[in-house]
Amino acid sequence: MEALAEYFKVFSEPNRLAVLDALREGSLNVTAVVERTGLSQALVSKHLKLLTIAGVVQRRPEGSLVFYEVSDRAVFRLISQAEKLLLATRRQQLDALAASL
Amino acid sequence: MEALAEYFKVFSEPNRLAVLDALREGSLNVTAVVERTGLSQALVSKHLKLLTIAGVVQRRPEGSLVFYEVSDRAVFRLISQAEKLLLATRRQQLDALAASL
DNA sequence: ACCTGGTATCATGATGTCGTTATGCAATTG
DNA sequence: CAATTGCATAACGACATCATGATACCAGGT
Repeated sequence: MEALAEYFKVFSEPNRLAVLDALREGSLNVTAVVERTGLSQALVSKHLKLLTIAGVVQRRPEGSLVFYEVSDRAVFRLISQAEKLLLATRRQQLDALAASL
Repeated sequence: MEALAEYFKVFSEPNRLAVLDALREGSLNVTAVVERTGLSQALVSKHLKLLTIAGVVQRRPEGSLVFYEVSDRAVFRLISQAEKLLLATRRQQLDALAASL
């Protein structure tokens, strides 16, 4: 339960999701992620480190660059499922609200 | 992305997961959740409130009791999928570690 | 050996979250 | 109506997290 909560926490931060989203199409180096997300370099580095420690992402130094890529693309399914559930939930909430008027 | 992160955050807390787990088998009132989780009453109330606001759980007052239940059991699938991914990730990490020795 | 571009880390301040204790309040019971 | 039970909320302290700016690090290239 501990560990699972920690895992969910990885995805509980908008900028981390943005970084992850940037990595949807494959391997990118840090600067590329910075460009695609518009976040500061320090921030991207930090989030990438966290994602690496969590095992969500893999680090691959190549010359003077460092490439990162998602280690298991199933994370994107997890994210999609959460999105779907979130939408369903919102719909349900609106329905309940409407029914109470 | 904002909203999705917030949603993940709901599941990023061990005690909240414990409360949710207590609700696996159906509707429970606050005291019952307190008993099953061993958490303080105030804490359970707070987490249940959060879960309600997030739409994950529904509140149903009944006489002097207040029952809560999961609004969409699909959350449990989300949780299971995260557990599965987490395990796969850990395996992968161990393999990588072993390979580097 | 020195730059330079790319990446990591540190220190800090601001903000958020968690859990506790104590209290409030509503419904039920006596 | 008084007492009790069940739940919610407030105030507080401890701690975690996030973003930033500054700086360190490191590999190539000159």
